[in-house]
Amino acid sequence: FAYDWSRELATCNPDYYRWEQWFFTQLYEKGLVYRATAVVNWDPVDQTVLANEQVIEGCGWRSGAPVERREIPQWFLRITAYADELLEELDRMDEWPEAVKTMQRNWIGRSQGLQIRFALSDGSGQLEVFTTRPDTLLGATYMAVAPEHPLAVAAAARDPAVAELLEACKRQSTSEAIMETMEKRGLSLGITVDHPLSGAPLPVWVANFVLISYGTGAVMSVPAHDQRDYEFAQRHALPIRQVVRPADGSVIDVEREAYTEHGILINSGEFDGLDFELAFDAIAQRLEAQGRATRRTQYRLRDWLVSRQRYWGCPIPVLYDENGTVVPESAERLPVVLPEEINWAGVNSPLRSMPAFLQATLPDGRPARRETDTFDTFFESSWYFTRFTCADSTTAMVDARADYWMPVDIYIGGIEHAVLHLLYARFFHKAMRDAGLVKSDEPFKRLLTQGMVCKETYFRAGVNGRKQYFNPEQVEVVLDAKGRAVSARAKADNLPVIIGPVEKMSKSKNNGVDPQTLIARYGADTVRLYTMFAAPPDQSLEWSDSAVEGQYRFLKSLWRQVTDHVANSAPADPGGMSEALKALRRHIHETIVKVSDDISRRYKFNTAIAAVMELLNHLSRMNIDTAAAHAVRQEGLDTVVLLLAPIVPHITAVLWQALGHSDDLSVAAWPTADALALTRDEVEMVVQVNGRKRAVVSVPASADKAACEAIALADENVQRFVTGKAMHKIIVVPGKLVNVVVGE
RNA sequence: GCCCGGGUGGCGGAACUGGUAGACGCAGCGGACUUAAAAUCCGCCGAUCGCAAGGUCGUGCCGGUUCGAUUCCGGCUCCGGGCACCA
Repeated sequence: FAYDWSRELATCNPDYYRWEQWFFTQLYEKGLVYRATAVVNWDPVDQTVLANEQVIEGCGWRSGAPVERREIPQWFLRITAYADELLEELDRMDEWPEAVKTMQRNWIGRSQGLQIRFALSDGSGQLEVFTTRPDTLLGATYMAVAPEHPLAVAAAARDPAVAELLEACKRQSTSEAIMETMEKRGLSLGITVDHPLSGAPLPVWVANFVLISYGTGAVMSVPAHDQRDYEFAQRHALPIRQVVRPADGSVIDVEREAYTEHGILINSGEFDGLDFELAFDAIAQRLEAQGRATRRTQYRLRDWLVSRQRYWGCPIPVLYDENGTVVPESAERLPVVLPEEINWAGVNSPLRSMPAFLQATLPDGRPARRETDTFDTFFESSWYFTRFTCADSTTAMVDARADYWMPVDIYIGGIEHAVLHLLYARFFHKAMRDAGLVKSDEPFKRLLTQGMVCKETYFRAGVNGRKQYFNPEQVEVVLDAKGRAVSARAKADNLPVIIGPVEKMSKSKNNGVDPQTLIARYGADTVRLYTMFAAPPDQSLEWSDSAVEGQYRFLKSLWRQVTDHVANSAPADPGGMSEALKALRRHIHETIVKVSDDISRRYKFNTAIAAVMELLNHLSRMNIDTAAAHAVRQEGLDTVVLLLAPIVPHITAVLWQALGHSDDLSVAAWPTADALALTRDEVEMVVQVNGRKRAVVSVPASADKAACEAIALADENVQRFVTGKAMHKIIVVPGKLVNVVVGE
């Protein structure tokens, strides 16, 4: 395995991004690209769009001014057109971790439900809601709409209190995490709808936690059977009406908490006694017959917003004519190159005030204005791996070589990419497939999600609540007797810094640690070995270099044993295969089996290394008094070198030559276990009495169940615990364990 | 708030399909070698009772299933990741 640097590419190079501009125009032709308004965080002082990360406690990170929600036109990719395929394909992706597949399933969030139209009581129109629980329809006691919903906007014109709430909502973040955790606020709009079954009037409220972007931006509220509706009803003294009881007859109290499980309908007239499925169908049929509802599949997944109002990036290849009509750039005029001779003035993209970029002509020669938004960088990272297969292609985005290499055999990345990057990349690949560019359905056959490498953060509070982060190398940490950090100071000024939580290493938190210092001190092999030994790759890890010394010692010991071995020739006494030598050879071959499995199947490099360490410890205690012993040690050292080669390639390459091999280690064959060497005459069995370990006995490998029982019961300590007690049964797990179950 | 992980000695971790909890390593303690130090080698190293043999407790907390639970189930708690403009 090696890096083929001839395929190296940079996604900021026009030779690369011209193809995603081209592909974007292809998707536009197919209707998979559209322009629509979307809400952004707007800094009213800097007059710029902010990322969620740049909003600190509701204020812009530079200006400190309260951020506003603002709707602007932006470009979207229709990933929802692929929602079903992205979801269903997951069932066949058996080399992906379950956790990632579960996260993607939940992110796509397909649900079957009913879209119900409630008539406004004053006859002025209707209110549409989507629900996955039509069985609870008769438990609906009020309606709730998003602040951006037309009914809320209309009510604001009549009611200053509603207007004020809507104004407050305009200042809330676009981040879902913040919206979900903020104080739940709401007001009655002073209007009602008619319940489609009972005809009862239900008040319509506006609530700041109803999302305009999900479903219809309105919900029917069933406080008895939805916890959030319950909390809102409690707070605003709205009625709670139970319409479902547990199927198992257990007692619940919906005045205390919502009962959200499926159950049997009550208080629902003719639908009483039906279970979830029957009630869903019966109520859906009734409303559909009356034209008041439609069955619908709803997704949580939203279309991919690819517009960014930033300078650094790939320009979106679109022109607007004098009427503002969209005209995609023609293929022969691509790429639209991002100008690098720019004039920075203020915080906004310089493209917006750059006539040479803005003023363009349409392919037919008419004057036009150029789009100044650039692509989300996830766009670049969604297909670079496919471009690696034919990075030198100047005539096509990808060519036939892509089908030789793709899909990627194993893709390795951090778990933090479980949904966004990995879902965008899957979508992009399918879109490329449907454009005839690749044949495979999925980009990544096997996925290994690395755990994150985490590290303590250090900071001082800065202006506007924006933290000033310090790198661990700039900080002196004071530890207590147990090795816990109690305080920290910046080396530069010797003043205290705050010790923050342990978080994934990132530029924004400045908590990355460069391994170069360790490499300079111990060499690359030791650092590689240590990194592999610290934890399995899929596990998160708090970086600490305190244990690296042990790996250094291990490699020194290996070096010494090999050099000692080759410096001494074999003893004259030929000797024979003693029991001890047989046991050692068995250990050598058991280690081959273990390490091969750990590296190729389990991806547990830490236990592979531990097994090699045990073998080397065993070899170091050998007494080399015969030629046979010398030969076994040669076999053992050869094996250790071969097994470690992928992890510490430099040292092992030298030792391999030292051990007398003329071939190069990098082309040497992986060792295979000798089945004969693996055989055992005796095995150890644990003897338990009532599940507690009382002895470990040695039994012949060929012993049957009765023989194992007899040997187990003959043990002195086992006898102490079974004598005088009624023996109920004996469980024998062949080759492993005997459990004697006795009475008290 | 929602979704996904995780919590095991002083520390990193092991126990792969319900079958010996703590492999391997770090740190620590004791010893050998040395004028001394480094390096190296040997021994100890979860808590507790016991002279010992051995016993009891112990895998975040509470409860359950099982002959047997770090592993399975229910409920909590704390930590990490993601929540669509950090990438």
